[in-house]
Formats: sequence, C-alpha cells, structure tokens
Amino acid sequence: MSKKENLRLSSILIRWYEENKRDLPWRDTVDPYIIWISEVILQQTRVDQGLSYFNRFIQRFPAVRDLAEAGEDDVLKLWQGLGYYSRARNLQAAARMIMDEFNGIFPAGYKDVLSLKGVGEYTAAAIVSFSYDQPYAVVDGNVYRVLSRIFAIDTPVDTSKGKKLFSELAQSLLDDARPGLHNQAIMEFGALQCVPVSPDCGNCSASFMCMAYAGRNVGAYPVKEGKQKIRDRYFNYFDIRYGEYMYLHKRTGRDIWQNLYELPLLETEKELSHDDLGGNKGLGNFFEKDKSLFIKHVRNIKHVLSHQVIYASFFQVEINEALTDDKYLRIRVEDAGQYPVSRLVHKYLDEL
DNA sequence: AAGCCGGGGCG
DNA sequence: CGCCCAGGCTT
Repeated sequence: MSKKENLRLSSILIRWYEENKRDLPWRDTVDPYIIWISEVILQQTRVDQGLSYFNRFIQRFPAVRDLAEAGEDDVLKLWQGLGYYSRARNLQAAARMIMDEFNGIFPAGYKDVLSLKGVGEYTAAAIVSFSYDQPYAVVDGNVYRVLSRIFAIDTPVDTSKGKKLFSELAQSLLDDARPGLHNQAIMEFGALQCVPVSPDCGNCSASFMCMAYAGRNVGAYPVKEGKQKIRDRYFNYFDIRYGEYMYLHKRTGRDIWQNLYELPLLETEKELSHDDLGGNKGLGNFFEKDKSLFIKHVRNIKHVLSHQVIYASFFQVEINEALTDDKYLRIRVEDAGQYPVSRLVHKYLDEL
C-alpha cells in the first residue's frame, strides 16, 4: 500500500469520527494523568461499564500525588466491581513511580511511559498520542477487528506473529500529522461501526474498500486461535457471627481477587456435602473438633469469571467466644461495606 | 508462547 | 450458554 492510500483510509476514519464520536469526559483534556486513568479503566472494559468509575476515580484522586499517597484499600474500594484488580494495584504503584522517579511529573517519552507498571504498548501509545500527539499507533481489540476486516487478514490476532503484523500495519497507516485524532478515530470506528457481531456494513463509509465485506465474510474476522480452559472451583464461605461482629480475611497469594477482602473461606475440590460440613473437611478448619455450633446454610451463588466458574455456598455460624486466629479481621457487621470485596462477596453482603 | 487475571452485556 | 470487550503481567 502506498502512503497516499494509507492516508485515504485514515481520512475516511477521521471524517467518520468527527461526525459520530461520543462525548466522553477524557476527550476534553490532554492531561496525561486523566488520559492514563481512563485508558487503564478501559482495558478490557466497555465505555458504558467504566464511565462512572472514571468519574469517581478522578474526583477522589484528581492528580498523581493524590493517588500515590492513598491507601491501597481506598484505591481498591473505588475499583470494586470493575474486575482485573491488578489494574488498580499497578495504577497506584505507577503513581508512586511517577512521584519517586519522575519528580512527580508525568513522563512524556514513550519509553518512560511504557516503563510504568500496568502500562503496555497499547496504553503507552494511547497516552503519548492523545496527550502529546506523538506518532505511535494504538493496537487494541478494535484495531485488530477493523484492520483484519478491511484487509481480510486471517493471521490469528492472538499470536506473536499476528501482534507483530497488525502493529506494523497500524503504524504504517498512521497519519503522522495527527496521530492522536487518527488513533481515536480508528478505535471509535471499531467500537461503534465495525462492531464484533452483525456490523451494519450497508451503512459504512469504509465498506467500499473493505476486503472482508467484498468477500461477504465480515463475521469471520478477526481470526483467533485460542480458547481458554475454564476451571470449576468450590468456595465455602463462613459468615461467622460473634455478637455484633463478623470476620473478614484479606486474600493474598497468586490467585484471583488479590488484596481484596472476603469471608473466611474453605475451598474444596467438590461441593461440600452436608456430612462433611461439621467435620475436619468443613468447620473443623476453623473451630475445635466436636464443638457444637449453630450453622445455617444461607445461599448458593454461581459466579462466572472469564476463566473460572465458582460455585459458592454461604453459611452463617453463631459463636460465643471470639476467634483467636489473627489472620481473620474482626469487624462490626455494619462496617462490612467499607472494605473492598469481589462482586461475589458483595452479592452476599448486599442482601443481608 | 501460554496461562492467568473480572465482570457485564449481548444474541 | 458462548462470545466479546480502549490489555498487561508472569512463567
């Protein structure tokens, strides 16, 4: 493709963008901090889902220093329900990097931005192109979809070969005179016009040059290779009540929901049978054997993640002397809402 | 290169 | 129920 042809595609996308773009708060600024927050929130997340989180986040942490100086629980609490919580933890780690290594000034060089924790090639390109109009092409899910269709590329996007191919293609198509606008345009075009399922190609200003449309197989793109395996897990949560108190536990280790809180948990290989509930396989993990306890099964919740299905059972247990194990945090029941928790635990707490 | 990390919306 | 989404980190 000639440079002239490349610019033709870019100008078509930009023209479409100027007529169809949504009015979004992070488009009113070139402040790299604001752009950064919005981009991280939007990783693997739809605008509709992330918008209210963005507004609350910026209100609570208007500048890098506010985020760097906050407690992690506060940051996670604001992130609660959005998923992929490493984004929130990395966001704060990066804010502290900016304070310590960049004198509190958001870096402007692509390499420096890329060095920030939680910032990969996509996000770095987005930040420097939107904030400083530097010529780095973004490659996200939208770009894969738009380019694979227009050029009918059947190289799987989820391979290193595909990533390389698409990032080189995207870079060659970039309008160096207005990279920020170009990047916004191609992503918005993917989000609104060149949508994943049943795009309205009859009403598309780029369909005349779309090779997938010409081949009548737009739905076949983008090609993806892998589908991930899904694991079943069985979580037994114990809502242990001691008067006006209940207990929480902070998740650590390399697993889901790192640094979020939850009820005391017993994970089992299979569904916990009624017979095993009181014994060593069940409550014996929390209390002395043969202790007589009042246990009530409250509810079951099936919680689906992208890579796991969690079958959760919730039990309430009344005790009359405090738990001694200090890995459990004793809190007032009424304060439970102050702690960052997963959607699953929130579903339970919310309906008490 | 492959696996892991959330949650919601859609047909 | 399966698929997708303004990806990045770890191994």
